[in-house]
Amino acid sequence: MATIKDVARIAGVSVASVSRVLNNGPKVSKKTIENVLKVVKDLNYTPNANARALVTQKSTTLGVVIPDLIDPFFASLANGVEQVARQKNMQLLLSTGLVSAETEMRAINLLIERRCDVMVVHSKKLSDQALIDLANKVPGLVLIDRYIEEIAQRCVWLDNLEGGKIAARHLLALNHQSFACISSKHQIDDPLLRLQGFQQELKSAGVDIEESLIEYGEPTLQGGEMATQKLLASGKRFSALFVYNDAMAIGAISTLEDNGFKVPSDISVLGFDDVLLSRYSRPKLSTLNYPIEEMAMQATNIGLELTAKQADMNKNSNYKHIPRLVKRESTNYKL
Amino acid sequence: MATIKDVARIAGVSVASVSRVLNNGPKVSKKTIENVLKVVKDLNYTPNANARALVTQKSTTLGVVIPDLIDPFFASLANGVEQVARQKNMQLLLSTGLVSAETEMRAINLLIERRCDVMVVHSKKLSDQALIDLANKVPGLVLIDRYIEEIAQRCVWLDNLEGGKIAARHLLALNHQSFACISSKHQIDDPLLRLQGFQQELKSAGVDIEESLIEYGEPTLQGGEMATQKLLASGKRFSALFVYNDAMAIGAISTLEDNGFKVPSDISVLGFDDVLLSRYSRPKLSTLNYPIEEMAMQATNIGLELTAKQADMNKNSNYKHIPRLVKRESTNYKL
DNA sequence: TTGAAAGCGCTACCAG
DNA sequence: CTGGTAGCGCTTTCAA
Repeated sequence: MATIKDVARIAGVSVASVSRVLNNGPKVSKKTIENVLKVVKDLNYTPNANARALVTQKSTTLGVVIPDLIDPFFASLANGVEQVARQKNMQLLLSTGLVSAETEMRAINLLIERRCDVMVVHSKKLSDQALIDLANKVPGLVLIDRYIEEIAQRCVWLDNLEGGKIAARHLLALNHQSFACISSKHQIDDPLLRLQGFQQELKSAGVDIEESLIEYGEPTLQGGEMATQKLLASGKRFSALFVYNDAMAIGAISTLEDNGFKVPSDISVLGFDDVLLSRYSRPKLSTLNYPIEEMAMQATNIGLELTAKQADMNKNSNYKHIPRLVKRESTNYKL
Repeated sequence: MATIKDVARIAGVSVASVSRVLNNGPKVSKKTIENVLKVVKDLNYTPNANARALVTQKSTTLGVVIPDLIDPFFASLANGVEQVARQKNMQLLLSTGLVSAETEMRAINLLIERRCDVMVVHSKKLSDQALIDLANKVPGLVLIDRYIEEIAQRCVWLDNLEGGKIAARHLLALNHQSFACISSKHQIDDPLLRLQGFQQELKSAGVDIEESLIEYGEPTLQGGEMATQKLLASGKRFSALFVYNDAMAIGAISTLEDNGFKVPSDISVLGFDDVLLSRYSRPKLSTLNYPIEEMAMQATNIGLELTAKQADMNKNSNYKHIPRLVKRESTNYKL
């Protein structure tokens, strides 16, 4: 592949001049510009971004760390970052496959090796301290979907507790009195907080939720189906079901209807996240909107500011987001 | 950020030695290894991949070009590449946002600038010739979901025509005799070929499909809904509907049921692609499986071989894939 | 307006 | 087994 030297030689100018026209540098004669551009085209020359990154000390690269690409939630997150990337003429470097603290750390390190200017990291397994250390090492690192007080100005997160409360208020307002919950068995804070918020708000209204009406499962369609079967097997009745996420909720509806319960006339089902899926389900899923794409864009922009040192670093900055209720068809007034 | 020189200086050895222990080079004393490793850890040193790429002339980077991240079909494609990437200790560089030949070309060029070792490209807008030129310039470039005879050994593709035929055979075998089709209005070959195959096989069985029972729409849920409305508005009856893709098929089912038709008892609906969505729909969607993830992995491996020059370059290689019928609940025997 | 040259961080070759 | 050093392709002074 042709190098800048080849271009210089054939154009009969110095590499410095070639570099100047390539970077719209100042003080280049029109003649040189045209000359160089012609040779660039003839040789089909493409500058080497690695060499460029080495000397300029910036990679024009945005790193993203997510568990996987298949989950539409994470796809939306990546998409948010990608939008900013395109707008800023930068490239997306992706690290996935996160199952443990070790793999998360590995994914992040690979991005550091590549010297990404900014990194948007979705980490659930690494410790607060590990993440704080990382943030100190990498100026452009921003956490998404996680809150750590010591680096609050580097965290873009959703208030899951409040989300649970909003869910409870919605169902309460629809006159429901007997509730069930499906949570995730994954060991992260999110499901715990959503459930806590839900229970707290219920309790404020003088309603308790029986232990046997709280089930746990994998945060997938199948997980939702299995948890619902266990719920049904308890023999206890309920008219409203709050589910950890949309995929599980859709699985729950499936199982409910297979067992002769109509949604929402017999049982109202409320999901969480508002992924694309929720608009495809029948009945269309009522859920809480998690503005992940918007949050990803914000996180990316914060990272960009951080690296440009334009950041005010005002500790007052608050990147907390509140989920928004999206009422569709799966929740209804309890007669 | 610490460099290899810092490590060398503090460890009291040469940069050459540091490089050796970092790359498991041969002939390094245990003492040196331990010494260097300690300093690496103390300094929290991370090697610079850009510098490495510059000297070794390989980036350990896999490039992927897809239209977007949101469509689960493309997410699966990216996921296939990512799996190979992880396995080979390489990184994923992603380029999206393809809407025209220009943006496709731009996305590919960005990847070339980064000197990706292999590039898996999903291009629908660029001309055959442009792609052939690109393939000649980039040894590790492989096309996915497209077939160009001149570079057949660099193309991993699906036989859409055969897919249409398989669809027709399935519906015919279920005793259907009156058919409708929903195709995509996007100007690419895939929808055309699927429809052609469908019609060809029908004709072989002596069945014709009326022009008014072929509708076109955007390849989305809404597109499927709208196309179905138009179909219904024609007043013509049909018992089997073949739809361009799963999202449209789910939209079609939605509209069909809203208009009092039961799926599959009144009308059988058959999708295409077998994205995750199809397992979430009610009734579960019968569809044709497009093994995109598997194909992406194959494409990546071909690219890897191509760059390693291990490629046999045997013109006989055939990377054609045939979709596989997945019978679920949305198609049934016509009484 | 242009060219020469230093050097980004690293690997790999050659001596020792 | 180890160190010195050339050079990957590029940008960016500094002089001319």
